[in-house]
Amino acid sequence: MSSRPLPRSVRDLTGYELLLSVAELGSIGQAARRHDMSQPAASARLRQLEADVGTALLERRPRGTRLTTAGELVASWAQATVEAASDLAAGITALRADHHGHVRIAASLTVAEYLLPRWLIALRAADPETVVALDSGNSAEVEAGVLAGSADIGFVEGPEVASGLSSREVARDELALVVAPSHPWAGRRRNPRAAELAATSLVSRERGSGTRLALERALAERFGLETAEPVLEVSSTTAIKAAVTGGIGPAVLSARAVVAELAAGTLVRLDVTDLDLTRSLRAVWPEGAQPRGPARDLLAIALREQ
Amino acid sequence: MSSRPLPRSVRDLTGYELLLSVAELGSIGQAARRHDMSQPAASARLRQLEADVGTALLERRPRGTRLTTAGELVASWAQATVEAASDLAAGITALRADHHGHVRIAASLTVAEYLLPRWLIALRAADPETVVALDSGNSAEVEAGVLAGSADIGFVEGPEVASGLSSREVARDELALVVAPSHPWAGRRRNPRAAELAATSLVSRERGSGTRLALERALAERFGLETAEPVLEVSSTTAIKAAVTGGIGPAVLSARAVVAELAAGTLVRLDVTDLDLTRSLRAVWPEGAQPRGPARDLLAIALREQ
DNA sequence: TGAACGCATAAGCTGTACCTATGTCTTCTC
DNA sequence: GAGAAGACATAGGTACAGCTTATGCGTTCA
Repeated sequence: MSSRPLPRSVRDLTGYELLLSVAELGSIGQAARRHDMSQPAASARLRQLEADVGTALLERRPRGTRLTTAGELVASWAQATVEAASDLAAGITALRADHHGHVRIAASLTVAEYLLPRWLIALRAADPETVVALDSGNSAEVEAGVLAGSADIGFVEGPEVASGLSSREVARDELALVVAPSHPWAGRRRNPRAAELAATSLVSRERGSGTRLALERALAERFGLETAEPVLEVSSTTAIKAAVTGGIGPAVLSARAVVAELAAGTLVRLDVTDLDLTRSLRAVWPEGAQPRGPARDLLAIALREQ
Repeated sequence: MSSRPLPRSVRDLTGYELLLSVAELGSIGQAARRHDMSQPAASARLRQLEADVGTALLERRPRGTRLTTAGELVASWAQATVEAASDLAAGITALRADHHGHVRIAASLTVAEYLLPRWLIALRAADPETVVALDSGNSAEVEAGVLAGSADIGFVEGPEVASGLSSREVARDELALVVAPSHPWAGRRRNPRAAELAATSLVSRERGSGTRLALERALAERFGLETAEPVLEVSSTTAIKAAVTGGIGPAVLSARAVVAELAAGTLVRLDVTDLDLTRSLRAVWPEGAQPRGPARDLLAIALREQ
């Protein structure tokens, strides 16, 4: 992980947002207006941005402003960042404890982390008035919430759901065994087998976590294997990745959690030859009470993106 | 596109970076140290973050600080954002005009936009000392640059490369026909056919752009079709998306450019029944001069991630 | 029991980024 | 060909956000 702090130049996204607006609208002044700032303020920020990058990003013409090739490039990188920030904002809005939403969603961590923000943005695109309240917990808590009527729709991990609930698969989740590049397993020709995995002390989350449970159950049910005690129990996915990278030991995490680290080569993924670690992510609702209104829209969006 | 400005709370990523560091390191003070700020400053920023979100994100214990469930959620969303910002930073660093890098890369827009930042991060992970200089242009310019020796390695679009160059496919790119959800084509049962597409005025980039050329060539070579004049010619991908969303007309863009809009439902993608719009993205280097040093590492990374 | 670690509070300062007002330039229009 | 309109830059003044240092309190461990 190490997670070097970001350089100053990308910590504030305002300049990049302006750049994107200039690309879209064709002038600095119009971009400024969209962002509720004066034209000189926008102009100054963009000039600052060009100074940071060390290259001309804008071609200022009397009839308006266009992007240079370098500007286009920066704009496209910036757009990915702004989109991610937009997901973050959507999630935060749903998380606000103070206001009660029109749709009350209960979701397990994996769904809330990796799928919900995009769904929320699509939901708002369909109807900007929709207000969402999000509550996250483990699958049992989610199911209880839906059964108790404190959530309109829930999202859980694992194939079976509590009685009294209808469900539908909206995505699949894959668990990945990861090690540091320096770990002996990373250099071996053969992948580890289930028995070896079970006998190895892993870096894991606290007992009761969804992914830890899923792994333990998979090993127990299919092989009757008891899992070894963890080398380290930590509370956050971030901390697990840091520990694995630091060489403390292997870990099993949602594959979605480690795409960036795998791409960067800071973690190495290994298949476990004889173990299937995929699981179903399911929407749940009270039996006989098909989701209505925005909850139904959300379900439709989740199914569409499957 | 519309691209609503981001809320204040997510425009500055400092607080989120701190949150991630707290998750990893287990204390606010250590996180502060990593970010070269005083402990009170970090503490204040995190408190501000909690106020923005309206929920407790941290559980402050005398022995250190851990994340609450909501904190974990925000941290995971934040990590995606910070990763995107990190890609952006990597790209910008490579773009700096002032310093000359150890590896000189020439890349076509599509590769530079969507693939290079990750490769650069992986390259730096392998050797933090590597300095990269990036130059972007169309495929012909890239090939010329590599042949002239002003770039150590190049990345181009399209199946054939200039003579005197060796090449290897490192990814495939898919062009996508997109329309606004309100466009008649979006509601139709049948997908458009190549002839219909060729007869329709599109929103496109200036003549000479890689994607525009690829489309025109595909229609001409396979069907002998001449493409209609564009309804609008604009200079940036961002502006194209805005125009399509605004109902000006359909457009053909790299599928990678529109994933977010498709997910959000602001654009609709249509298959063209009888037209294959995939193309090869290739690394190129002078014939007989296999890439060496960091250029070779870069090629290896690109191939690994294929 | 005291030292170490961790976080919060207080007070004062610095600098960044903003706004309004104005100037300059080009291009379109009549 | 002259004036108007649009677009960007410059100048001057101000406000507030965020930082640092110094200090205090609470818990845990030796």
